[in-house]
Amino acid sequence: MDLNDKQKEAVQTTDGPVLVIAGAGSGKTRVLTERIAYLVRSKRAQPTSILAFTFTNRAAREMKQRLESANPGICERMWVGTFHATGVKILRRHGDRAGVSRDFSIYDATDSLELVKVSISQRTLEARLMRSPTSVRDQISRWKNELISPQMAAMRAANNIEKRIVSLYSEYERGLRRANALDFDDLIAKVVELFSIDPEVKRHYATRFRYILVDEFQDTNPIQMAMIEALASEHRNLFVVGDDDQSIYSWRGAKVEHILNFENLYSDTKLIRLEQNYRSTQTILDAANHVIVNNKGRKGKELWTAGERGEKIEMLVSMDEESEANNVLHTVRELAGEGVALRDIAVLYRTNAQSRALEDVLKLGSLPYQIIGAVRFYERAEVRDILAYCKLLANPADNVSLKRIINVPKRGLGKTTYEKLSEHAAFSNVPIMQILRSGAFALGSSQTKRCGEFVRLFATLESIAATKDAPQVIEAIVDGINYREHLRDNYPDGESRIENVDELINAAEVYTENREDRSLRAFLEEIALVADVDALDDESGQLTLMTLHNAKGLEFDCVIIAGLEDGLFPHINSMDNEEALEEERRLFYVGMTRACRRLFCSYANMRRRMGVIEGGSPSRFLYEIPEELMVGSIQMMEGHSRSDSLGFVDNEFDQSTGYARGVSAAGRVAAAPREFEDYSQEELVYSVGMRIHHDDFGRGVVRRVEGSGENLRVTVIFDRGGERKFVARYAPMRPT
DNA sequence: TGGTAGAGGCTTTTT
DNA sequence: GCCTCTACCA
Repeated sequence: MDLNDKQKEAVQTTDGPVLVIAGAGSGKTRVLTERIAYLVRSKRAQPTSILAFTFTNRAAREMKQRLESANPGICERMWVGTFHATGVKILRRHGDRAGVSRDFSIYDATDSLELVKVSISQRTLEARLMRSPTSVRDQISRWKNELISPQMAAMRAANNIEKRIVSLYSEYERGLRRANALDFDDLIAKVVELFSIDPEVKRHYATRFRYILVDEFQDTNPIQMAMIEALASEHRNLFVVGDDDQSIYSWRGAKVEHILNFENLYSDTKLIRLEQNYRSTQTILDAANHVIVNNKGRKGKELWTAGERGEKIEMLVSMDEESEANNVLHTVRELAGEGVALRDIAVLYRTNAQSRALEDVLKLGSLPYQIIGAVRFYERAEVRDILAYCKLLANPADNVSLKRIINVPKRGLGKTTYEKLSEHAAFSNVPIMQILRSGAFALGSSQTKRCGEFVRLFATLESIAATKDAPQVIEAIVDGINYREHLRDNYPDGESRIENVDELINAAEVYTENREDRSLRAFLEEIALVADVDALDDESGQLTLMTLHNAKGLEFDCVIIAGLEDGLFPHINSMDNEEALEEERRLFYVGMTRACRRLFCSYANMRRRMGVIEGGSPSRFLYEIPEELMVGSIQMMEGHSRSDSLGFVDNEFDQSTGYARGVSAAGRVAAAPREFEDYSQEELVYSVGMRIHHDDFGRGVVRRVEGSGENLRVTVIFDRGGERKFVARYAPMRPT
């Protein structure tokens, strides 16, 4: 396939700043790789002078693979990676000039949360008044991403609570320094700091990187922008690609304004728009265009394709999340029956919690699937335990990791002992491990002996780590602490935990294959930065399940978007403000445009959330899709409120599974929907103890009544067993 | 110090 | 509904 004129222009405009507004599926990845190849082949650019930023490691890997397959050897000395990975590279080389030691550890989200908790607990008087650790950590992260130091934050603090959070921020920063650790935000922030402290270093990199490329530019935050600007300051050959309609990370500090302001920042910017889509059918594009046009703050663009209209978008309507899962399963089976490979189908949803119901049903249906994200491999307790040992070996000052494993498995060094050691360390301002090793602590004889044993164990592991490769070191840790035995004896699911530990060793082995640096440290670095999408295995014949956020940048032949209900998608927390709602809409837009050929939209009338059954109405976004583009439409009737028209599609309604679906446009037509009766009539009054009849669950007795009017909720205990809560208005239920 | 049971928070999205 | 943290007792 040849490049179109716009794409060609984007590839060949090599000098000066270039802003490419690239619609979904407009071939931007191709433009990026072609441009890099063009720079090297036609402009004789050195690969070392090229720096490309991607959003995920996976995207970086794919870009390198594409480049390599057409131009063998081209990537060897080229920098292609995420902002975070690039930051690590720079800091390992020159970080010492900004006071960052070269063997720093990287703290992930869990580690930094732990550090926040420690900071809070050191201020017992304040702990009670403090917001949750998570919100403190998020606030700290927001400050860091906006280049706000503790000092600056202190000046801005308006009230007592804010001042306390600021003091936690300072405490947290001290904790990081003491542990010789950087958190995710630091990986970029410290680079920016380094560049401002040491103009020599800045000039070194800015001179080296003659050509800079940035993918997913709409999702860069201020600190990343500062890094980009510094790096581009010498040559100004800055090529950024983004789509304001796909900006979905503002909650992480990303500023879509970076796109909108780019032309002000670089007045000689060349603006190029890519609007021709090579991915989806016209029907899918029309639907997506109709949805996104409801957003106000956008640059405005309309995707089109030279391809076919394609099939209509199908609605899947289900009773609850379980039947939704069944509905998804049947749809996938049907697609598979038509010859679609499972790896070409994806199920996308708003929240990770939704994966459970889907997973349960897919398991029962023995359909092979992979879930991206739900319970992350590197988040599992057993994996984290072993990794904590590893991190401690790489950096003995890492107090958070020490705290995690000092008593795992149990070796009689509990909370009290740990706290005494920690106090000694804080007093002397040295790492806890140093206190342990020096023996400079006042403890009873049995505790002193146990500490000595731990120090000896650690020394043995250290000597192994000094000479062996990562997999052998991990194996030595697992053996040295009898970890497999510990798991088998202490957990009912011990065997599967052991498998996870073995999987970790396996991952280390895979990593060290064909690698020069096989050290534990190199392996730790690699996994510290992996995202879940990085693990996506697109060669395997499995159905893929993931969040909409994770789906960014990917495409699938068929896409099912599940859980399209108001309150879930758009999410309840985003429904009361226009900006947040627009971001939800962009997220839906991203989801729709992942589909090449077939798109399914699914919602359930009831859903269990955090243990409570809630009634749901179809997502407001569904009503933004023109009806003529859909099969089995959601039926919004004139003069009716939306929630009155929760229509089941009549045909193919299956009593046994409780699901209904529209029929594909391939010949068959959906029958008129059966309308729900309106149960909101005012004479339906419920009181505790009243006997009722429910169409689906039979007879029962009212146990609780909450709310009033439209929000009247009734909890019923059914005669056949089970207790359920309904929104009275939507439940097919009457007093008897 | 370690085990257990109950409380409480959580579920928006992640490099 | 599930997971984590905490308080209390052995």
